[in-house]
Amino acid sequence: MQKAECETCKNENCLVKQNIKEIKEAGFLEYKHTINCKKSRNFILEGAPVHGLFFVYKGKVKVYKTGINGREQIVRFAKDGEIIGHRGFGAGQFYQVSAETIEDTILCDFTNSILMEMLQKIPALTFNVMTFYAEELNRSETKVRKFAQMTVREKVIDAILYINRKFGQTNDFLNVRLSRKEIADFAGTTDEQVIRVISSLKKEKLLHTEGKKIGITDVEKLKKEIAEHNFFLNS
DNA sequence: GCATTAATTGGTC
DNA sequence: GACCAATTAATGC
Repeated sequence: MQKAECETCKNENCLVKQNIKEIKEAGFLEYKHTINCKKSRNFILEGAPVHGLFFVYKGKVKVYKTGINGREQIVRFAKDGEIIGHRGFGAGQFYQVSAETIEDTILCDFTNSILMEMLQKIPALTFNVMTFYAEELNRSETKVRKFAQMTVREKVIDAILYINRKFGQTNDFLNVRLSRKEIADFAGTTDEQVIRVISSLKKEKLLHTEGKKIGITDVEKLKKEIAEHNFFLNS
């Protein structure tokens, strides 16, 4: 069992890390837990009572809602340093989303009551959390518009570009192993449509694949295709 | 290596 | 553009 220590943590984008001095001085670090998860671990269940706030120490996670017909809608992905389950505290008593690891992941965990105390005692942390919320809300509003207005091809391209922005590429392949279905669940279509768009993009020499792995050949052309239809990136 | 799961393609509504 | 079926490829055990 590997323990995630804030002192040696490299996640400069982590809200805890950014306020580590105050958090440590107030003695809150004692209450932080570390959770080691294997791939496909469903650590937040939609409808389950909220028990705390998670941070990704190392790994990758998908956050999703389950629809009526057993369909999943992936809301976002999270990597090292990012918050999971932030919608749980405050208003609701139950989680409105599920979260599952997409590879072996180490999570940091604060319970709700500890988090409340932290927010009350450390204004800088509260400010950071608020900024994070504002960005999240903006993202989610943009996504609604995209879903309504984009064609399937644009949605798939947009999803792949998002995945590239979030996880990046090494050796010409994306740094995540996502199934076509997961891409579809994020883009808001079906896996067949994703496969069709990917194979035509392959013919156009914009993408390349190797088994499940996907690589972007020409990022600029993909971006251009989205931009031409007046959609904005980075959301 | 076999058995399950995922990717792909073609067809229908 | 979603849903279904059949084939093939990949992966887990």
